[in-house]
Amino acid sequence: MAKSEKKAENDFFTMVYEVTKLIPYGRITSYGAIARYLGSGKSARMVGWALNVCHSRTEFIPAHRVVNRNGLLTGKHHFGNSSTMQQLLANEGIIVEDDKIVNFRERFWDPLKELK
DNA sequence: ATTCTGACAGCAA
DNA sequence: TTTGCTGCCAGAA
Repeated sequence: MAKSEKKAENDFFTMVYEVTKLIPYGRITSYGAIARYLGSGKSARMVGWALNVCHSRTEFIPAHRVVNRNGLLTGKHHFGNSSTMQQLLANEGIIVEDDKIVNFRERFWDPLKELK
């Protein structure tokens, strides 16, 4: 209908949520990987922005499974408590040390490669 | 309308 | 190797 309708499901933000929710248990991915999967490529910042507003979604978004390409928990501060993100990852068997994911490369889940 | 910021990533020095 | 700047897109002031 008119613009009163909310944005289409194809909205960039929604796409990010969909991919994020597709991340398997005990796995993680990076912002750039998701951005690239969506075709934005260099717009990795938008992925972070989308997750930033993920709190607006009633659905639970496993944003703790999304980290930067260094495997660093850059967004841990956005989970309310700085230790929440690490705690969630640890709960899934992901070991985080010094705000960095251990065996990041092994735990890395690339949507381009997995969902291709 | 203009400017700045932001959960990143890539490249240059 | 680390540090800093730039590019990217969208939203808030």
